[in-house]
Amino acid sequence: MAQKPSIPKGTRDFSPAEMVKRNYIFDTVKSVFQKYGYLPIETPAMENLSTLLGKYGEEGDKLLFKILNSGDYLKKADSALLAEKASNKVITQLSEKGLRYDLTVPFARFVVQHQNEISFPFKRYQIQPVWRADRPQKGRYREFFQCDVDVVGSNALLNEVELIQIVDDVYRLLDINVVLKLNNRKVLSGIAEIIGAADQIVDITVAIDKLDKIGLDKVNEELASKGLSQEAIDTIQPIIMLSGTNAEKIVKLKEVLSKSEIGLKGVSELESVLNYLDVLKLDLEVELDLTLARGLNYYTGAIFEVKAKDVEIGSITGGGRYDDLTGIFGLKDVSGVGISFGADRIYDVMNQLELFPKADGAKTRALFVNFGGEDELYAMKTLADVRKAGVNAELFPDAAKMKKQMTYANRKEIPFVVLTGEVERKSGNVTLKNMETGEQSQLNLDELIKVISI
RNA sequence: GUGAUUGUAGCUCAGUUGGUUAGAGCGCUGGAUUGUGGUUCCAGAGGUCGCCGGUUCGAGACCGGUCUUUCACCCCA
Repeated sequence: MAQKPSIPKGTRDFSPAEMVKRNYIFDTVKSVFQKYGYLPIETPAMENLSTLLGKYGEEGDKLLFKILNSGDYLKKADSALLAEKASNKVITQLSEKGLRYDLTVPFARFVVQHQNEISFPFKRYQIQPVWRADRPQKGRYREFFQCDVDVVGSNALLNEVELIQIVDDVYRLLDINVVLKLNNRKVLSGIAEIIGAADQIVDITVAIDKLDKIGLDKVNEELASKGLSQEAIDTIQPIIMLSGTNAEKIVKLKEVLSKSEIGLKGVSELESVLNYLDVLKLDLEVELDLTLARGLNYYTGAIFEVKAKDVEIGSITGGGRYDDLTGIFGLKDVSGVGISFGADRIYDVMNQLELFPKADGAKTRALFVNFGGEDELYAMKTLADVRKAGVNAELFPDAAKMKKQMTYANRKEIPFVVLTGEVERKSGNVTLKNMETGEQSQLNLDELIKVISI
């Protein structure tokens, strides 16, 4: 027991059955991305630590997996820092690489590095694992896949709209009921501005974001504890408690934010996006939600988040506009907007709701029983013809007992078993057994292919 | 990072106030049935009770530590 091998906390193995389901999600997402003109890229699992550090806030830095330098890494470290065990200061001397934390920052790095080969607007998607040194819990893993779509080099709000269309398409294809929550960082900045607390925008959004969980009183308490005056708190009450249709919310926001230039800009952006969406008549429910703040520091415009309606789990998709992400890497004035589908959470949702399609082309349709010798050769030849006809089929590798071979077929849920023994070989036919009904029949090759094809 | 929680056979779990050789169901292997699975019957294999240490005549059970599981907070996909 003790010697049983294991895998690191928060990581998982995926069985063949699970991979078939996961690939269904990846294939669906990919097909939608490509339909909108996005093309794939990949970046390395590890990045230079300097690329990653400082991009996700102080919390994010702690959650980065750092990779120890090769060789005698302790020798190069400052002995004074080592002695005082100053982990934070010493780490950059011990590690210069880290596992990627998301796909957006590596993408920004990619854009800057390859700026001369890229023509803008640049639309790419990226489906790869990311790693976070979080404590695992429900719907939270240390290694998980993100499916990112981003477009950079265009300020047009049409891009925001297109991403929402993609969300609509993906979740319609996957048959998951979702609600897309929409907000705009400029609106949040405007709110901070009108109450004269522009530098506390983060505190305010974090507090407002908790409305669902802790309730209005606690939010107000938290705002007060962050140093907001009672007057300021009173001013933003109507905003925190905003209700009605999206259009009604827009009207109210315009009133409240009438003295904030940036706030009005945000409202107008939201309005434009919603107007576009009206034309498209999506299935997707889009809800203007000011409590949606998102912690990531780099969003500057639209913010999206998608939640599954029928399962209690964190957001399954999230994203937004970031005006200056590439600026950190030295390329100014390239605005981008993107979203990320959380494949693992989508998997959990679909699994719980049993939304995965049953029939599957990936499975074996027929097992050829191996009788050895001449019969084995006859089976191989027939099998090759069946495969040429496009049917997934396999031959049991050993001339094992029939019972064992039948059990194998049964366990693998293979619907047909083909018997090609001495009798069949001499007649040039095969015996086909339907594993569900138990019926058997004598068929020639063409008839066989016809019956076992999907 | 904070606070809880879990760990006994491949899997799901029993195991009394500490007491002799740690159990069940399912699964697995073999046989009944040497060219027929899924049903039935019979037999069998399989455990250093997560790990390290402590208390005790005696620990799966009690204590400490550690790892692991799950969950909440934080944050997020």
